[in-house]
Amino acid sequence: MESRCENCIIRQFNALRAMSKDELKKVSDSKVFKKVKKGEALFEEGEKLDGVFCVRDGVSKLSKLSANGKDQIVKLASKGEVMGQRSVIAEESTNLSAVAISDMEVCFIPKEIISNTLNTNPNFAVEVLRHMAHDLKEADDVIVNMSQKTVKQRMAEAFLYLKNNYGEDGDGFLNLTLSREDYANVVGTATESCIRIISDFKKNGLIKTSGKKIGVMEERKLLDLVEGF
Amino acid sequence: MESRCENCIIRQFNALRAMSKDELKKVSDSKVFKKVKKGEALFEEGEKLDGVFCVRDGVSKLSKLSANGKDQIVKLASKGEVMGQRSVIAEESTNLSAVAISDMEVCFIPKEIISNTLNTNPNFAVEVLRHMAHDLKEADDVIVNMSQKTVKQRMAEAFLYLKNNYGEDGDGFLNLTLSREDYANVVGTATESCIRIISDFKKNGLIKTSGKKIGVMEERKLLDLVEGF
DNA sequence: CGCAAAACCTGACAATTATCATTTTTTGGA
DNA sequence: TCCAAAAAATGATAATTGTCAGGTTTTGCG
Repeated sequence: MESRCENCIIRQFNALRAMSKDELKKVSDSKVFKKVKKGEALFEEGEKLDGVFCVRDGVSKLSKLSANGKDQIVKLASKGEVMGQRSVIAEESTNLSAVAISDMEVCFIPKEIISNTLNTNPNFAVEVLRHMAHDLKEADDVIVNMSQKTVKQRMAEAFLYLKNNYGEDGDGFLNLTLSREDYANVVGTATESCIRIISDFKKNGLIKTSGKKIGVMEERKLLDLVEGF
Repeated sequence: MESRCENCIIRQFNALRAMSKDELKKVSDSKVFKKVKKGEALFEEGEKLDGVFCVRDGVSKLSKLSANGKDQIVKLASKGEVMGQRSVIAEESTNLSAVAISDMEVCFIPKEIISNTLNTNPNFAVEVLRHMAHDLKEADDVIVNMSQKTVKQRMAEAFLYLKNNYGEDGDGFLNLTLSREDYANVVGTATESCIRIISDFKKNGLIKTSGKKIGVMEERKLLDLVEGF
């Protein structure tokens, strides 16, 4: 299970690839490997993080609790992504909670190493910056979607997103299975509305379901829906 | 009007403060001072930017057009803020348009200088990173507000935001005047709905209006509204 | 100044979405 | 295996918000 960062392929997908051999060695020596069970929290909103989490396997939801008690899922983080960097960089407590939505394997990397490397290796800093710039763009897109698209459109988009990013199994069901409530929290709607739309899509042959599993049947039609026909 | 970046106070508010004397000199030598009239665009969605804009005076809206023809204002940028950095860093075309909502004075800084400095001065890179981290957090907050708060709550929030960030004049009206349509695009609603809420707030004494100008009367009550009582 | 265009406002109505109440199904231990 | 708890589903209804179709006021410009 455990291994050296120097040899870890995951690293290729995130900013750690801009680290030098030496820096990676240090990371590897101080990192802590962790298994996290589905449903367990990696960290909670408001906590002070003393490091970042590099996801080796599994998926986590990053969400924020709102005043009315619902929580909004802002992002899904999976293999290769680093969680908690925003908080470590800004030296503030996190604005988001991270909860595993499948069993996970993560490496915890103490913040000192991250900030030291940021301060001395511009390549690394720029690489992190690039990733953050990408996240920011995505966040802007989410804002526009939230305010301009209907719940139905956002649901359709969510299914397509999951299919494109996590793929499907042999039977055509999405690899990543979310509860109806999680879907509602991604899309920003009530669980009941979410369920109704799933029923509707199913009735119209756009998707299929089997228990909690959902499969995309008519990608084209879902796309048309997202685009507004 | 024109002056040297080394002496510019504006710089204290953004990442340029982490530049060395030498770097600032280079910036100053290649920067281009520009006046932008209210309503004019600094750049349009999809454009490739060959530099960033440092705002010396005035305010710009950063917005994104959605499929249905409305545009969503994602952020207001004012004195001290730098626009276009996301695009320059990620080396992509902008995802946002920037249009002046008051007369502006900006300095255009060519991207080469920015990226050179990023690659050689880790302090600067980290400072930019910090600012971007802050923007990202704010974007997350906007997402949550969009999905969890009612239009009325978001309107109330908008007035408080403008009061706190841009202040009010001697008569208690907000210094920054937005059109009803701009308010609607900030809040993510239809212009008519926006106008109705303004009328409603006015009727209930929460705000006052005089032409396009709006003044906050009952800050406390607006706050209560935002919090959900 | 005068006038056309733009911005603002209002009403009536329709569509979307949330809420509450209840039933059915699924799931994960004891 | 069985049972309680959780999750999913559905109906009825209310609240929120958008749309369309007019008005009125304000603004900028020849």
